[in-house]
Amino acid sequence: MVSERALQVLRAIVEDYVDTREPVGSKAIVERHSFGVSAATIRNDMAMLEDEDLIAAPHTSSGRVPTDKGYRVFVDHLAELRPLTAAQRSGIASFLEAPGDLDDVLARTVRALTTLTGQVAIVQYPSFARATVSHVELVQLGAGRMLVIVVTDTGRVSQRIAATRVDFEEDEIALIRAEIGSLLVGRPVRDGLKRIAARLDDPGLAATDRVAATSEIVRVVAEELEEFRQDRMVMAGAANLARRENDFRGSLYPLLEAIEEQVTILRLMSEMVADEQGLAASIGRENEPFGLSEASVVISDYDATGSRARVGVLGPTRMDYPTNLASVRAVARYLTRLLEEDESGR
Amino acid sequence: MVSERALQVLRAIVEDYVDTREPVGSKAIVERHSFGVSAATIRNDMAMLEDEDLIAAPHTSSGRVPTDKGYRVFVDHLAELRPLTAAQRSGIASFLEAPGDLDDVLARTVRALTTLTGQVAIVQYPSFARATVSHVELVQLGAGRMLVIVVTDTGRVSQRIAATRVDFEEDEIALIRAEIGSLLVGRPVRDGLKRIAARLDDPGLAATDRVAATSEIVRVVAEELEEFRQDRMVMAGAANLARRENDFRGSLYPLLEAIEEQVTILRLMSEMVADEQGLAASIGRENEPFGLSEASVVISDYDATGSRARVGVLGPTRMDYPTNLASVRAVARYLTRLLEEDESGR
DNA sequence: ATTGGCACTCTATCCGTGCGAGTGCCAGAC
DNA sequence: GTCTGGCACTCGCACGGATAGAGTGCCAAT
Repeated sequence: MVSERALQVLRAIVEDYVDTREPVGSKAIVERHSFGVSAATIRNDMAMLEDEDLIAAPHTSSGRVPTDKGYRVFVDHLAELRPLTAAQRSGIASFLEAPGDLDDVLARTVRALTTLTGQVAIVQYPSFARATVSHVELVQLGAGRMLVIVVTDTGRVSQRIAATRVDFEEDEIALIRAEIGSLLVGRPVRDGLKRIAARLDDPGLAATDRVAATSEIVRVVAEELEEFRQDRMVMAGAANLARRENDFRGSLYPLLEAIEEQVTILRLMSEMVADEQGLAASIGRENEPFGLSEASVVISDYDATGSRARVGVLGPTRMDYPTNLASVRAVARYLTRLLEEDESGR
Repeated sequence: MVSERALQVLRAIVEDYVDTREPVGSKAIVERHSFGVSAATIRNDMAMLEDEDLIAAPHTSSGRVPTDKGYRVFVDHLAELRPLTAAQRSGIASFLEAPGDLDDVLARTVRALTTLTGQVAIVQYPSFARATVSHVELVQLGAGRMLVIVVTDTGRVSQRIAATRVDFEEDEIALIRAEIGSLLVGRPVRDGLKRIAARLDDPGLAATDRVAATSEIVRVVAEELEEFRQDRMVMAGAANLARRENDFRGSLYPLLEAIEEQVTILRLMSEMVADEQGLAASIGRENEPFGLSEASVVISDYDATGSRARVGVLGPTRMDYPTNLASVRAVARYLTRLLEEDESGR
């Protein structure tokens, strides 16, 4: 069992260590914080904390450093979100309020978050789960190419070129479009994929005799639906990892690779369990299954057109959790508001 | 003046240093290469090379290391491209030959190049300079949104949502499309921008009375044209910089930032002057104006639908130039062939 | 439960030393 | 003139020992 004061000592250790990057000793604590007790008392508390594996000593006679478990207790029980300054708030607001479509907004969001936190910022695209197809459009480009466009009600647009190798008449195009549309429009993306797959297996249905060309178009539509199903994200500030290089024992390579791959990070972010405020942190070794055991991720849920996604930052385990939690939450709230306005005020 | 043998000594130094990352001494040279002369003779040659500032000593009594100028002479006069192995060639071929549109092809290209070289790979999109607009399409999404699509003859597609706030009738849309089309289709992108700007200044021309909504659409088209004008690139393998961390004196931060910004690297790549083979290298301090004085860039031109662009790799100055030059050239050739096939064989 | 005191441990730093790699130069051979 | 062997010399670096300093752990007293 750890006493209340011991927890405050833990908080002091975490804060000072994040601040100075130096292991913190009992003397430094009584100097920088006003506990009203002597260093020896603090030492007793520290011994308890060490028994509980909340802090550890890099070597026998040095200050203590928080363990991953220590950080965990800190964010769960000790951290108060550090509210943003007025300047920061108005910064976010002015940065985000410019007009633009979903891509623009998310791109600006991720940049705002990285300047705010100095960490790698990540914004997940709203999930496909509840998205439905709202439009399918075919545009003939000539020379045997057809531009195939699929739009969802969440504002995601996918466009891709099908090499049909033949050109169609206008009315043929209208027929194909109508047929694909009837299969997809108004339906959830995931159902659409099934329906299209069935259509692919039965090319005889074609409303035109250009069977090969038509199924090429259908195949491309299927590809686009598949793309919608996959989670996407935008990321910014990867260079910040290099500024914090010393906080990583090993090379930056695995981290940079995970960032480039995206899929690992998307999985990690998706599997985190948010609290009632929509916030969550995943700390150090907790990320071991993802090969990111020296990093922490802080996320917040946001709402977009009925579907829900996440914004977050990635950085070294030794990060300023109160600030990052507050920043992530603030940005998520702005984003939610912005996307809701967008939805209604039109 | 440097003798012919001195140049061969330079080659040996560059090759060994790139290989081992150790400063190379006269004795090591006579051991690893068969010059048929003694170490003392090599030392005389090395003294000459040092006078010419082609090699330098990290400290008085250690082996020598190529200077940037030394690498330059190596690349210009001594390097023979190291031909790819059959396995590598067929690897590129199988990797690239899958079907897909321009985005797909370039994305695969950049990945092929990064696995081939182990460096950061960059592929410039074909330039807008000679591209012409081939299609303008409007798709009404409902709820006051209009999807605005612009396509060029080089296969680049841009799509963006205009918040018109009102919905149009079908025939209104057709009119607007026709009007914008008549301004742009078949004309170079850069001219289009001027024409659209003129149109923006004179909204009275609108073929419909929904003036505000119409000019919103036109504004979005202008944005898309502007986007075409800007050079674009795809990049892969940034994590490789972390593997070569030791080759950079300072932090990786400026490099990673330049990669994220893209614009610096695009300018650098554009300003390089290729030889008659379409190859070029920019070495170390030569990149000082771009803040990349510890890095080298190797590029090759490629042709795409009449316009020309570049593929390249970025890495530490101490890189394997023969291999990288050969890889970049091979990939550029495959890419040229692929895009030409694509153009004609349809 | 808290405190002051004290012995102890470990690290980081400095200094001196020796070693070895590698150079630079010279005098002689070809 | 070019090449070569030889040799003195220069440094960087690794090693060992000594020292200072930070910080702990424990204990006896309050």
